[in-house]
Amino acid sequence: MVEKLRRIIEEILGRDEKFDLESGEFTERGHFSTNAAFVLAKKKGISPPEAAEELRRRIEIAAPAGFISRLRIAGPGFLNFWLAPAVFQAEAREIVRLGKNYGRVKIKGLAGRKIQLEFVSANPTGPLTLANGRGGFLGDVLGNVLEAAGARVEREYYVNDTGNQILTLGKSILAALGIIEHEETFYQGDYVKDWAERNKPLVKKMASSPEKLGERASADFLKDIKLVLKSTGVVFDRYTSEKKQVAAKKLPDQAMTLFKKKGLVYESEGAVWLKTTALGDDKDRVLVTKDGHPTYFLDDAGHYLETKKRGFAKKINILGPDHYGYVSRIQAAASIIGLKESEVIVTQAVRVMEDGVETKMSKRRGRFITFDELVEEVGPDVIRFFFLTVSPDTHLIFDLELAKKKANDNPVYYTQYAYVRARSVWEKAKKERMKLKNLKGDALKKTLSSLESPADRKLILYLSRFPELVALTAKDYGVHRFSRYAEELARAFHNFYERERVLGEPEETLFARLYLVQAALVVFKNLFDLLGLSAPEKM
RNA sequence: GUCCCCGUAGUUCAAUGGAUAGAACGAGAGACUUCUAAUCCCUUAAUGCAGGUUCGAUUCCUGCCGGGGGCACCA
Repeated sequence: MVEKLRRIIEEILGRDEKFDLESGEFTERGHFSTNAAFVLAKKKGISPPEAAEELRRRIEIAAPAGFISRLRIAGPGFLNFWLAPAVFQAEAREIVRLGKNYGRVKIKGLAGRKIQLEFVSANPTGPLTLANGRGGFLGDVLGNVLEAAGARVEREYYVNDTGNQILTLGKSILAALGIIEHEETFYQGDYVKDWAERNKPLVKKMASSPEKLGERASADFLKDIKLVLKSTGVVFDRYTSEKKQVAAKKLPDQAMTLFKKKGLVYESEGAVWLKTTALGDDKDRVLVTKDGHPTYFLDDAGHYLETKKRGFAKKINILGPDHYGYVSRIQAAASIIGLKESEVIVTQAVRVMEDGVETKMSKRRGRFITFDELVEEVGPDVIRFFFLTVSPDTHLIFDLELAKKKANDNPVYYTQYAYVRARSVWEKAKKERMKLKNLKGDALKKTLSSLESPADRKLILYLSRFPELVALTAKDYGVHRFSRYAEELARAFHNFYERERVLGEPEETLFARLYLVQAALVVFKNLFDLLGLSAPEKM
């Protein structure tokens, strides 16, 4: 119902003018309010009150009869709208009619568009870090949102399964068994030692080729990574192997050729450099070391080229905090390669807090807490929700104490409990549902007209926000909006549940409210799907 | 030193340049013979400092002060 109002104002203001249209509650500011008059005032060079007056006149003419029940100018030029009860009731019908598709919107510039979304992409040299997990959830939900907006999204995990770090992993394993001497740069988590112990005979056999050994181990680590991701509902369409799909296909070489063609390659101090400073980087970057090894950066350029060659004009890459310094160089490469729209999102670090103190190390093993350990401790829904409640720009402090609470204080359960309550009413009303199903057209309309209590309409108002939030998030990627919305929606439902009864009410009211419960179930389900949360039937 | 992110109730976080800055946890008070009280209702308290742009700044710009991260011929 917001959309209709938005379109009316858009028509008057002009398509490209930006304005706010906020949904409020049932206060003196109306169900919705807009600052559109300020925009009009600026455009026409008139005062905001004058503009507001003009806008009101034109909106009243443009709006369909019976849509707006009240329209008021407030403050320095805000317009407050009250929508007629019938509009709320119609929205409830729209939700039920669209079902799974409620919240699927067509966004210009996204609908039908092929987008590659790369995330996690952690090196398979050990378990996932918390930051990896954060990127995983962000990517997963962002992918859902972009798809809801009509885009065709490929979720890609780029696997660095070759090169220096794989060699180092192989050597680290040998060192763990004392076959070679330990060095500073080696990986030394318990997982290295564990793997080495479990595969002792193999390690001994492969002692002379550490690189092959590293590959072998990393394949195992990747398997574990995939398992953990799967257990948290993070899935990928494609695991792109650096070795097989990029290096073996000479894509880094092709990228190099491209760079040379643009005249941006030069040699200095025995190494080959790319002049990324020409594209906004703060220093030039090495493509080939003086020993003749291609750098990770060159391989990554090859990877970007591969993406482009497979028909993507848009790529979004989610990186962890350790890759901050990498952004401008990869953007420079993307630009040279001709990947038209390349975006990079960098997530900030994750820290775990318990009882007011930061727990840096895992208690059981003397190293950083890994993603799988935290998943095991609090469960996939909780970690997902907590990670997604905060903007990626802020350092995330994970409140382990709160996360472990199974009950009242935990916002995840609060949200799911609202769904469970709705479910419970719905299940109990088996007989009534049959009759409800037969209500159609005017009869249904008449029945729904008894949805007029504040709690009824407040619930519909919150339900109706969902599509607009999808549209907004597809543009600004602020997926944390949904966790917060989930809590608000749950609140609206709990409120409805406490104030109004469904079962046992007179027929008219019963059917109307049951219908509203159905609408709520639709939005909750769609929202949970989008967020990747489970929708429990019982708690 | 330089680049990036952050600085908002006691704490953890919200707020596409908009009106009276929202939640959660914490603290305090109240509500179950009724569809699951894992709930609802009420109270409490905040924009680091100094300028600037604007009808309007938590938001944009400059400087300062704090916290985190990046600055490899590693990935």
